[in-house]
Amino acid sequence: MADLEALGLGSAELEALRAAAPRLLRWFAGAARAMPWRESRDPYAIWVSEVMLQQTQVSTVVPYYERWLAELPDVRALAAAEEAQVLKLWEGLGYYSRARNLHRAARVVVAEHDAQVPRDPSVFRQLPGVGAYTAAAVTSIAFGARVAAVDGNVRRVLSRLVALERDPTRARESRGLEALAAALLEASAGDDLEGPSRHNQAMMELGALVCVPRAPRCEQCPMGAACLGLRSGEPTRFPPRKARRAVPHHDLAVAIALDARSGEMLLEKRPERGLLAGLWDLPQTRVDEAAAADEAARVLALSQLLAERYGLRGARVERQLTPVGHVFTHLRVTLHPTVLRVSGASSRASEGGEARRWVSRAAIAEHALPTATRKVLSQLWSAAKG
DNA sequence: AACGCGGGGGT
DNA sequence: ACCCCAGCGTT
Repeated sequence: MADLEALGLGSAELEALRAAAPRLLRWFAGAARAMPWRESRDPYAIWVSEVMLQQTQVSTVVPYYERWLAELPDVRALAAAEEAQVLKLWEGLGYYSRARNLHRAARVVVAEHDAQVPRDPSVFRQLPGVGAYTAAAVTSIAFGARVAAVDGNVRRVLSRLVALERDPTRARESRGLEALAAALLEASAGDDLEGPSRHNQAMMELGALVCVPRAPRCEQCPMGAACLGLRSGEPTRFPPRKARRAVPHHDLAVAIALDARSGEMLLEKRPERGLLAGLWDLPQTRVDEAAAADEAARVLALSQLLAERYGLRGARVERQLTPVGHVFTHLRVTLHPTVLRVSGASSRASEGGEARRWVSRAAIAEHALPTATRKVLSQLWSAAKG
């Protein structure tokens, strides 16, 4: 393997790592946590779990997984579902393109693979939302495919095992770690059909329980004897941390626009691409920092928004809610909500088609809304008012 | 190769 | 209030 050379590994060190790999499986047999998807051999269920587990921790995923499988128990059910139901089931999990891609992929599987989840990793890899990691994880766990699954946890474990000084996500180092992962899988998986599944899950479990980012429990590690990071005395130096960029901050004026007669609330569907794509949300507009701090300026901005975009004039301000902060990976947002009464029934007709709706309080629960907007609404409804 | 994309846990 | 975590698609 030429790719292995990127890791600067001596042959004796590589042999020691191969020799330690079987100990990983014995450790996993005793340390594996119980998870609902580990009870299943259903490739669809395993696929759903792996997509949910991208960027999301196990404890967060469990209730979503169980609800999803109860409502959409197989790939045909998912393919037949409306996107609105798919997004509602995903509401609060984040990275909503994961759900939209899973939905599209299910339709491809039904249309082009006779509703059978592809067993070949390179075929599975072609589906929307499926990259190298997910293809390897699902096909190894569900079908015994002999491919190593390298996620962020595994990348950290491997980086420490070889005391990698360079960024493990760079192309050359990434190929090196993939090659090492493949070598370890061959050394531990044996000929057993379950071998690749157990090995891949063991590596991920090791990263989650022992080889954790901040304070690794090296004394518990089954690979410790062969770990160059541990031998260096400072395992947490590997992999090197990347410098983070400053996160910008946006202020948004948000309209809780209530119909004066019915009390229904105006919702708008967000664009099909970009942040929180396809979710329903309150009308909102970005304001500068000065306007954010000035109630009259926010009301003016919202009045203009309601008039120009929704044809609603003569909105009456009812009250201001407390600003709500929300943090995304790449953006901090402060929502400044204003409750308004509008008597726009005449202009309510089908303007904007399916892009906007007047919705009763009960019906709002059926829509998929961003978490930050849920925070605003829970404030609205918490204070003895409807 | 760089960037966009949510939300939650630990300290 | 600050730190950290992360796979895939797009550009």
